[in-house]
Amino acid sequence: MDTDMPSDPVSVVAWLEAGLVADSYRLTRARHVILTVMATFGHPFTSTELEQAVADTDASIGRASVYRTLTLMESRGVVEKLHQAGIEHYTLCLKSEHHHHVTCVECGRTEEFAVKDNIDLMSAVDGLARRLGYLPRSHVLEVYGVCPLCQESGAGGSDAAPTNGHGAGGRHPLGRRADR
Amino acid sequence: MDTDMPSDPVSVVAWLEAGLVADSYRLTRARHVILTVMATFGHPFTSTELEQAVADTDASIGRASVYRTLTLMESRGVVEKLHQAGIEHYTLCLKSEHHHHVTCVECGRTEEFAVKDNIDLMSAVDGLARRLGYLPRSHVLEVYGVCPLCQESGAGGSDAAPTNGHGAGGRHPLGRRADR
DNA sequence: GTTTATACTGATACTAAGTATCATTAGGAT
DNA sequence: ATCCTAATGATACTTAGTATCAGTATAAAC
Repeated sequence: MDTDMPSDPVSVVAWLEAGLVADSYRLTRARHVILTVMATFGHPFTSTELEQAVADTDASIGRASVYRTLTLMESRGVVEKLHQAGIEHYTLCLKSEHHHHVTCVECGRTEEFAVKDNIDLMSAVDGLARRLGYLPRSHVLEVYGVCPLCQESGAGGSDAAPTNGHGAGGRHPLGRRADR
Repeated sequence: MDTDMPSDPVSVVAWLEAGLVADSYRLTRARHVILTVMATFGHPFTSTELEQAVADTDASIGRASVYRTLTLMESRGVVEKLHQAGIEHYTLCLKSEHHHHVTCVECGRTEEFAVKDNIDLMSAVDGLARRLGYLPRSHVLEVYGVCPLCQESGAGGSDAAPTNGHGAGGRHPLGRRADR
């Protein structure tokens, strides 16, 4: 849990704002509030949750600015979209290098992992593309599982299923559909 | 390009409809048209494209049925969402086993690859989760690259970039942003 | 400290994507 | 041929996100 990346909201915001200043974006009150709210979430959030939380913090900030800031941060690679269970979530990325996220399906918390620390994964993906004759360009990878803490507290280990690329909707067990 | 999976629209539709019948869904005209349109696309499509193409084929079919059928097929695991470049695309899945997709960034065509044919990839993902202390549950993996055909025809190989999990939006090269 | 140019803002109206409702229709079992 | 009800089309609605634009406040210049 205690990684080497900055995790307290205040310094995260400072880091984000330093980046904006470095690229000569203005430091506005709206941005400060929105970034603070984003940094305070300890887990992925939906745009609606962000909108709500910002409104709760400072009702004078407009909807549009929330989306503008979200989009800006996304374009700067400092926020990323996750696609868990069909719902779009956003999450802050504190690593600047090539990385992906593991999300806990119980508590919703995310962790980043640098790809460079997982050479086998990197080469597996590239190797796969090449084996199919493709020139690899990019990829999307998101891993979902039960985090160490949730394994301890809950009975998280009980219904573990094998890793499966498909979403929740499965085939009907008896070849007959569940009636509504 | 000539894989072992069924690829002509007619037999794909037959296969999809057989699945519906097996699970005691009704075989309706609307579903037939929508599935045929889906099978005729040789590449991922957006919901809007589907809606449009269905309307062009048979104007009497309602918008709602398009979405209903799309959602139904998705819940049956026979259609999947892709997240390329922030735009949601849907694609037919003809493999019933655990698989993922490679999409050509030039022509947009997708190919499926069975995970069981890529043990190293499978174990790399699971190994990664476990190394972080997570109990692996599921994952999302999409690979993008230039397909063999596009490499031949175009100068697809020229601006090849290293595989990178991030989207298109990059840092500003000189630390200064591009002005509008 | 004052001025100035303009990036950014909030309000609002809008589009786009998808869902809920409901009376009507048609699929398929009997 | 009949009947039950899953599925449909039309329509209204919600939700997510974007465009517009006059006004404001930031940061640089003076």
